[in-house]
Amino acid sequence: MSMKRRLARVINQSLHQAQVSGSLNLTERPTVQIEVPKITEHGDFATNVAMILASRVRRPPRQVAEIIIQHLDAPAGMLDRVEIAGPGFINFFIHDPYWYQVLKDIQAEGEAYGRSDCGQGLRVQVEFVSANPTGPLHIGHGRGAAVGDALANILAACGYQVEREYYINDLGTQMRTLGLSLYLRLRQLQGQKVDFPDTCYQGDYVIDLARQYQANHGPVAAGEPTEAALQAWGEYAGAAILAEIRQDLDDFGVHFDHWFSEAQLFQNGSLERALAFLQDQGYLYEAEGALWFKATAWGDEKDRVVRRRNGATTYFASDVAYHWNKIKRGFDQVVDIWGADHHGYVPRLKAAVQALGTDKQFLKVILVQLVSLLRQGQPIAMTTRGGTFVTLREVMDEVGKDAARFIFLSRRSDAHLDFDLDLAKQQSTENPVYYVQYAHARLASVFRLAREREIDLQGLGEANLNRLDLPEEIALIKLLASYPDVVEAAAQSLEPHRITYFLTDLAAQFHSYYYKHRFISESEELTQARLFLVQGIKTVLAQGLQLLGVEAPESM
RNA sequence: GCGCCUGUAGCUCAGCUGGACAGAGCACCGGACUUCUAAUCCGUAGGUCGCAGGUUCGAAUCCUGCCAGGCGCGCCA
Repeated sequence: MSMKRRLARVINQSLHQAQVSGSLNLTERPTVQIEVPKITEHGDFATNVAMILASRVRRPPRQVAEIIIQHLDAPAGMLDRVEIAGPGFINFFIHDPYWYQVLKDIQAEGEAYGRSDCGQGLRVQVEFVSANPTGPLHIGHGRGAAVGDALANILAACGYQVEREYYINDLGTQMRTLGLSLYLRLRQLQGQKVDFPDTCYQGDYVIDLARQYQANHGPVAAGEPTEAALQAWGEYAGAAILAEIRQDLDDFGVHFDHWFSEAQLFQNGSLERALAFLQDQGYLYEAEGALWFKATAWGDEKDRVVRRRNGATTYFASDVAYHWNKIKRGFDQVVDIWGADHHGYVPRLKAAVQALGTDKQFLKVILVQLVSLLRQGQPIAMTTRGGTFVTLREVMDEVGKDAARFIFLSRRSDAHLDFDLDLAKQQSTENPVYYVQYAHARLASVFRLAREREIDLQGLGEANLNRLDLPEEIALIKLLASYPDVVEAAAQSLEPHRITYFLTDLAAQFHSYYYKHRFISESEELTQARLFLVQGIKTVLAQGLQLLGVEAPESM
């Protein structure tokens, strides 16, 4: 349990005691908020609970604080002192030696340090990437992949049952268009002059596919292709592209539990059943020859068509059926990760899941903003239509999986991201991924030397930890202590970038400490104590990097 | 026209779901390797938190209105 959670427990008990003894007349207990003050003079932790309570019990905040302090019953040795400050903050100073407990926790828990059960086994599905199989993954998909995968890792670390899913849009006009694109490229390969319209997929990968197709199946017949033939070419190309996508994601370290096919929704009739369900509930109506969903009933700005005048269902109808399927699979929570250009789609889908009988909170949508690719500080123009986009594969090849993932996770999802290819390749100060990895590699190196010197690493827990009395040592231990809270906060807010920032901070404090002090020294006692501390740092660095899907190298 | 996101140091961005004098990294300038990896470290400087109101004991954070940039607004997917 983190120090913060321990303290929260103590404060809650105090409130309970004050309530029982009649010192505070409370009908209900507030949730205790504990924060780490920016200024060390304000203690290790502070709570504003007295100020929150003041108005409810109609007493001055400082007086309420006084009562809470009187009822505190902390474990022996935990609290150095407690102060009332400012308008009514209660500041807690943890006794320095009590922090050492954290290092023992890390040793005992190892890789599991930072994990918790706050998710209580709730089933969460994270659906991400879900790129249409009409072209290779580009850099924007890469960001979605990094965010989704890290988020899934973080949720799993917090005790959620997590499933990763990729939704394949393998139906509709786009697959036909893909088939047509392939067909036209085949004709061109065979030396015929045919127009290649703007509406077709322009990328060179279609030409590559055409070559492969021709090699395997020979030339195509001349003349107007049938609809069935176009569909078949579309399926052929789609399957080939999807295989590429899977390979790219695999190499990017992203592995899905399920690949969900949109076509399946048609084949097994669940799309029609979903519409029938909404119909029964009275949420559909006919107008202008089409079938509409009453999205406005849940706050969307207009109602949405689910079946067109020509009888074909819309993409939205598929998504309704897909999310009905998610509901029926029994997830407690569903997280969809989309490109921010789809944000206008959120209200209608939120409306749909409510119409399907769930709470608004059931579906959470994370919008990932666009990535601007830079080279030497200059933006690279990218258009999917024109086929001049930079693929995830190219980025991986050029800067490596680790640098790419780390950079994708170095911003809030809803903020635009500038991705400078040259910077990402640079093995220097400016590149944050190496900064963190280097800290880990340095530590690995320290332990290699320790083993060479035959220092007993098994018994580090028995070291005299009182030797860790430097301010930077205490500060490092406090930072390690906050790690479980950071992971939990990242899970709760669905913000993986918090881990990135934590790791950068930890690496910075470590590098500074490393430069100033030697860990392996003449004093056996001091060596043991310091190695125990830095072993904790190494464990947490490795664990945090693992959540991000970035390697923790033993040497660099 | 309507909606969503963004606006914090010269640049790129954090800011712990409302807390107590606004943080970091680059860049600039000046320093540190015979000792566990210099892909590192140390130091100086730099801000009307877009603007104006409001709520609150307390606002970068919440509300309203403006301004600027990005993205959407199809019986496309």
